[in-house]
Amino acid sequence: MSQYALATATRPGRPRVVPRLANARAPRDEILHAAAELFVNRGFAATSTRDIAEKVGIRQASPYYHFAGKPGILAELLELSVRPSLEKVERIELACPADVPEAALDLLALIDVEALATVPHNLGKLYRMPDVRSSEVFAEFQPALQELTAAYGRLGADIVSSTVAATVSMDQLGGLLVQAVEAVTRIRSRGGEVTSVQGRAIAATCLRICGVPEARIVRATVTADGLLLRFAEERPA
Amino acid sequence: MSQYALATATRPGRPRVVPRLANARAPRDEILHAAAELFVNRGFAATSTRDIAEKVGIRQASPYYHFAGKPGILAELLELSVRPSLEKVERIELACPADVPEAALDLLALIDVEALATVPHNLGKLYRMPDVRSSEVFAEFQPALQELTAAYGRLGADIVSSTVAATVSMDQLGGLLVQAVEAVTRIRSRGGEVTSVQGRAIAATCLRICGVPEARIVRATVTADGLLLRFAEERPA
DNA sequence: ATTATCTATAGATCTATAGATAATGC
DNA sequence: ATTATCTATAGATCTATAGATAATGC
Repeated sequence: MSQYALATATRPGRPRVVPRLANARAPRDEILHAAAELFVNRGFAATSTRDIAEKVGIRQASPYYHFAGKPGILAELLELSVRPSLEKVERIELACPADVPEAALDLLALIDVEALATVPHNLGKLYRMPDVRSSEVFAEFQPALQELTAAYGRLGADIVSSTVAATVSMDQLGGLLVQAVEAVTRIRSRGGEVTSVQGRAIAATCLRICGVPEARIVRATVTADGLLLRFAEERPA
Repeated sequence: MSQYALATATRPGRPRVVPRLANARAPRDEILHAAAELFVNRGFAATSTRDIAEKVGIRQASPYYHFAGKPGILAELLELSVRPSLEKVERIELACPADVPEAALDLLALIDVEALATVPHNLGKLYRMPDVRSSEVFAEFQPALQELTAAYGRLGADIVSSTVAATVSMDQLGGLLVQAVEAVTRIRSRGGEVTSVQGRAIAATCLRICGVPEARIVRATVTADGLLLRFAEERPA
């Protein structure tokens, strides 16, 4: 669902009941977008294949040409929203200078905030929806999500203060940090804009959760900001 | 769904296929509990009337004797989890001494945390589920929820620092505070215990969100703790 | 010929009602 | 007689497949 994929120069096939717009996305992407919006705003189980098709302007059965039904669509949406983050984790752990260990977590948080802030239709919410979590396709993605949480846990564990270490167990830490970053999806739900100032605030919150003193947070922020350009995709204005 | 309602001395009716336990709750409550667990953990739309009945040990059609179907059950669960909080709001606003204005918000947060921490099956999650929010019955409860958010907004607005007032608009403030309190449902989702220490931490977070300086937070905490006994139900050990 | 749709429909599932029935209470 | 269940089932909805068809590309 690359956000800007337009109608590919593909063979058109039989015309739709509701004609396609000239500047529409590729048919597959149209379906993904419609489904994403409905899944996030009405729920996965509450959305029928007919709902999706109607939103696109095609017949109920037509999406089956492109996808293996609702589960197939969900699988692709989950894939699209978890893979990019996961791919960056490794590069981040390598790129961060050993003398500013806090920068790694700060950078990961910044990048994830950016991803959650720009993914279409606030798709980051999918992972928290009970009907999604109890679906069969979700099971495939659970390992990937756990790996991401584990990465937060590792980077956090590297820098926790002794006071925090005494209070919060290390297998909780990753989850706590992920949750802090997911504040982005809640801001978007409320219709809020997620500015880069807010992104930095959320990243700083992650360091505070680990008990990093403010002076080091400032230093980490500067380092992470410097590294950010290497990782960030271009963000649409 | 009073958590301890046992089998009332009611006439039993035709026996179930799966016999009832001697110490079971009243039939109505059995259904509410089963539904609550399924709605929260699998989703509202993803749960069928058959799922609910099976969990109780009765036939698919039997719940209809007690409720107007799934929407009727949902309505009752929403009612049960919003009314108590709402009833307390007014009393709180009256009970708080004018010389410690921060105590009111602190107390409201403390009481709500307690409610969210003890409600069966983490029911507080219902309000955030898209299939619930787009259901027809939810519309009835939206005003009540908005009133609760508005109460947070009022109590917050009374005490915001000028710095915070400059950053966050007053109609966002209530939502921000509610969200801070709802951290409880996320802790419970992760299987965490919500201790009274955590409750106080969340209440203090609410004051920090409003920009209240630490010294005043300490004072508010003491005042609110003193008032808490008048409001809190007995909490099961 | 290939593609992307369409129409039609079978089968599964879900909801909700009507009416029967197995207990108890009076 | 009353209550709380049961059985049976109609009707709605949903999923997913088979096969037809209307366009374009070669």
